[in-house]
Amino acid sequence: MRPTVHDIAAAAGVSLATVDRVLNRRPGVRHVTREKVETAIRELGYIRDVAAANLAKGRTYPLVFILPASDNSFMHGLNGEIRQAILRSAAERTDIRTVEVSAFDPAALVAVLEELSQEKPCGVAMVATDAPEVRAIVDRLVHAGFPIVTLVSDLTGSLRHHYAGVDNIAAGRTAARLLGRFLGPRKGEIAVLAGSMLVRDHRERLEGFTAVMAEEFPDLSILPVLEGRDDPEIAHMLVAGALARNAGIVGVYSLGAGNRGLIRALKEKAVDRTLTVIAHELTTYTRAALIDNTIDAILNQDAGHEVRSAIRVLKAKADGLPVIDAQERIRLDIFLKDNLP
Amino acid sequence: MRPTVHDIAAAAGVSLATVDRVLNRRPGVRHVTREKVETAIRELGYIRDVAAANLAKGRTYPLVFILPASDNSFMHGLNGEIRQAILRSAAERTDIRTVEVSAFDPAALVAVLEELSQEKPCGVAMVATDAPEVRAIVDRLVHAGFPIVTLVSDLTGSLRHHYAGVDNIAAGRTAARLLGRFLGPRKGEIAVLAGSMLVRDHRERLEGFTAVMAEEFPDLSILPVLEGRDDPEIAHMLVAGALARNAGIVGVYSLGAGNRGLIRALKEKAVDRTLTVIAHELTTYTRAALIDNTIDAILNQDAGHEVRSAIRVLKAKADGLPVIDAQERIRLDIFLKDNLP
DNA sequence: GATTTTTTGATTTACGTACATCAAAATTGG
DNA sequence: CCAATTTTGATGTACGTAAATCAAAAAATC
Repeated sequence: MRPTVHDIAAAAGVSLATVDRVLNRRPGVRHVTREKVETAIRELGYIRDVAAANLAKGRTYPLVFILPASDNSFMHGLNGEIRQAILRSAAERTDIRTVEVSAFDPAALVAVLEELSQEKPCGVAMVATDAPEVRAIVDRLVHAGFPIVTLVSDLTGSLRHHYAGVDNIAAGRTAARLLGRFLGPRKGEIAVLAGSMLVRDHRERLEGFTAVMAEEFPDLSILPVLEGRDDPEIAHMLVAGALARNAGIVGVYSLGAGNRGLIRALKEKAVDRTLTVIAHELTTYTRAALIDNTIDAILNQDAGHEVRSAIRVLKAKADGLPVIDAQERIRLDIFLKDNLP
Repeated sequence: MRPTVHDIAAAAGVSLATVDRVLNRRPGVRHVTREKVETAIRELGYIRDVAAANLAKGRTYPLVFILPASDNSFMHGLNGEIRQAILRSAAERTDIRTVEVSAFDPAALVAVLEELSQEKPCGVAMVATDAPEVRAIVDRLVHAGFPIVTLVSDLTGSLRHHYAGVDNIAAGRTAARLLGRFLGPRKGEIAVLAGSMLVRDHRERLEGFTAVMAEEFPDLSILPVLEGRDDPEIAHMLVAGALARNAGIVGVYSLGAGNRGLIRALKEKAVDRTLTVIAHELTTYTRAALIDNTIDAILNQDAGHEVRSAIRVLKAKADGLPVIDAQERIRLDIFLKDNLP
């Protein structure tokens, strides 16, 4: 039978009240007594029953998700997953709120974080915008004891407790290798469609992509990046234009959103040529395109996993509990038409 | 505030005891009264506080994992993950035991299941051996109220509650497409190394593999399957032999274990030729081979995820709680050297 | 040694549920 | 309508922890 506070009190030769004081870092315990209790805890292998503790405390976990107000499939999906999590709130003792903040706007994000620090959520998950002032306030909040995890887009160099998202450099590298290997001995040019080079994830994907391309596939050259602002219309225009202008294009890497436009452009222009296409994010559109061979592979991050992982990590940090790293690692999904979920 | 049993009692105009009788299906409640209580439960949206209930019941979850006594990296890894889970037992209220049963031996498996049904575990996770008698006893146990999940290897057509493993047909199909696409226009022969055609997972992988090969890559022909019994020595011998005999081999698909032998054979024989190789299961050996380009891609199932998922599902089934399907879906990991964890 | 301060003990209530007991009420059968 | 039976209520204890109160003991200060 697992030891309880009573067993510790008995083993340490102190009262229940003292054990409680030690466990919950309440004042009024002499150093030697505290040591005795801690020894007993260690020797008996006592583990606090978190369920019982939460019950006694009536604890809930007020969590805040900060999301950019972007209108694309991925963010919609992410929002949906958060709503799902809210439905599970009762069972998980969470109390989740989302805050929208204008995209790519560090000042707005800082303002929201500033505000949040007044009310006392027990954790914050945020899609980070990469800027020094954001890093600064995140570090301040972490120092003040707020658990913070970044979601989808990281804030490297900051003190955030965890990043619930994929390694975007690895994603770009993987895309490059897939594209290079799929093209085999073919030579030619590669068009890259991104959302915006202001977004860290996109920059990182591109960085990984160009690195592997340069190292391993010298016969393929990368054309100047098309910035589609994650907008289907713009993406369509840019890709259609590039394909019309440049007959040497043999592959396309779409590392952002707006794939609806990309797919339309591919179907219009590419009936006569065989393009190899790698895109990010599994949506109804990209899924259909993968199945009809318009797209050859989709790299994906599972928004549901990211949200659930962020919640688990925030709860664990709030309780000072360890995290199972392997469980919380968000994997890069590679989908071919054969392993679609 | 979330409603409690007290609120239901008040709302239904009955006593706490009656609510308790309804909630825990105890006898002695008139039909009309039961209806009243159930209405109140529904209207207030009452959800039993599982943590409090488990505390009151002193509930633990005795779980049994039935594993084949196979001596390969994957099974060792699986065992390791179960040991990790056992270390978390205290926090998760589980009480996990593993039982080894001789591999590919339906009778032995049936005997173990028969025995288990005497002691009353609240859940069983098993690496299934695919046989009618196993299906029969699984169905019987499920009918008797035992939660059962299959692990790694499924038992299709049985009533098991859940399968914590990858879709092996999809895995085989994915391997075929990767191999076909990587080889591009090259023609030639493909060697397939399996463990044993008696194992369902291996049969399924092969089935998916040959299907896509036939449909989409008619220039590649599949040689008769080499059955290495998941043994590195045998695998080495078989692959070395095949490569020596057949100069037309351009690709290898290793769908089972024993990759240590495969890798050795590849390094000995294939310095002069460019083989494209797809293997299953990420181990220290396959990882190293992926990095040094001996292997081109690794398909993997994450044993840790499988074990944790099996435990979550069994607990949920034991409590009659719903399962988050998307969370419990075990994904096929595709690793290139760029996205290794 | 007396006083103040700090530390410790003893005890109680609470969280939400499970489960048992006994008495009271309602229903059923004759 | 009475007795037997079923249904319901009232109440208490337990699970393991948190948190509070007040008294008692020990230590520090003068």
